[in-house]
Amino acid sequence: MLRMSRLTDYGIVLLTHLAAGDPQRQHNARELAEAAHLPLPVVSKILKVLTREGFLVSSRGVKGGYSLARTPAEVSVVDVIDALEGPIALTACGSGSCEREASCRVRAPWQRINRVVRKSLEDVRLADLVAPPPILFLPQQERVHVE
Amino acid sequence: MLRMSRLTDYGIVLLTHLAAGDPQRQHNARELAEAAHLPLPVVSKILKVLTREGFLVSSRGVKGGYSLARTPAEVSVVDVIDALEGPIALTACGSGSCEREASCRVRAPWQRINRVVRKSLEDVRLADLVAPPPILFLPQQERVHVE
DNA sequence: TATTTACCGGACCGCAGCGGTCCTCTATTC
DNA sequence: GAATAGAGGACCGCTGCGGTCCGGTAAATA
Repeated sequence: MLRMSRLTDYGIVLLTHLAAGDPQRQHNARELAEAAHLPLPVVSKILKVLTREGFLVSSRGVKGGYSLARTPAEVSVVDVIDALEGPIALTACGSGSCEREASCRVRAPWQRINRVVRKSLEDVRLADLVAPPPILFLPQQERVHVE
Repeated sequence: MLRMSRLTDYGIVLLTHLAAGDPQRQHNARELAEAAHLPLPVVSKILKVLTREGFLVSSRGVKGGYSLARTPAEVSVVDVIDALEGPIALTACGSGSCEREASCRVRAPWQRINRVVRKSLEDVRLADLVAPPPILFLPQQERVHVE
């Protein structure tokens, strides 16, 4: 259905991994790459972005590595997606001036869709992703509905 | 944030247009293309897909054209997205056998995200998009910037 | 029956952008 | 100062998306 770049996908995977054990602990790129079964350069690239965007704190040097900047409960997946995917909304509509004035009756609808999706994802935190808590019983979804 | 192909975007636009006036009425490709300010071949292509997928009924010949196959209230945007975008989930994860077994602790989380988004969009019907309902009190400026 | 209009199906294509690699520089530890 | 690990950015092949075009068929009109 909707699409998301593979990099973003990986980003979530990595963050989930970071959040899984002791959130304080440092993990270096190599370790994470192995854990995720992904090529090191790719992982490295993503970690750099996540650091720049404030999700991770990094330390250089021999015992360097990455650790979460915030607690898993504080991090919403929307933020992660925004950071890795760029602030591109579902439709490019809005990036600058839109010429197709007439057709932009649909702009409002799109905003609405965007908001619905956004809102529903805001409620999903990193902490929700780490545990395999059989959600089946917690009706998480009820939080999400069209306003 | 999340992405959607431009074709899908156009598709929603076109359907919205179809749903706007008298849902019974027939519109031909040329007319819709002009209304949406989009090139005819593109519009034509999308309409064909939407027809094949059962959202529209078409009639050929001189007075031919397209009209909605269902009422705007019956059509969920998820369905439209699925049809135009393909059933590709947020992550390719799940399409067949996944080798990265170890890293697939994250599969469940992703499924969850997918479900949340999906569910939230299921509630948004075509009918919700045609009307400029409550929310739009803001001046044109706020329109975009979903940031 | 001829002509015109409009949809149908599919082939085709340029090109942006994505995933992925590599290399140099800087910081930290021991 | 030697080894390790992150920072930053250049580079690049290739897929797939947006877009175009064309030959075919069905309906309407006269």
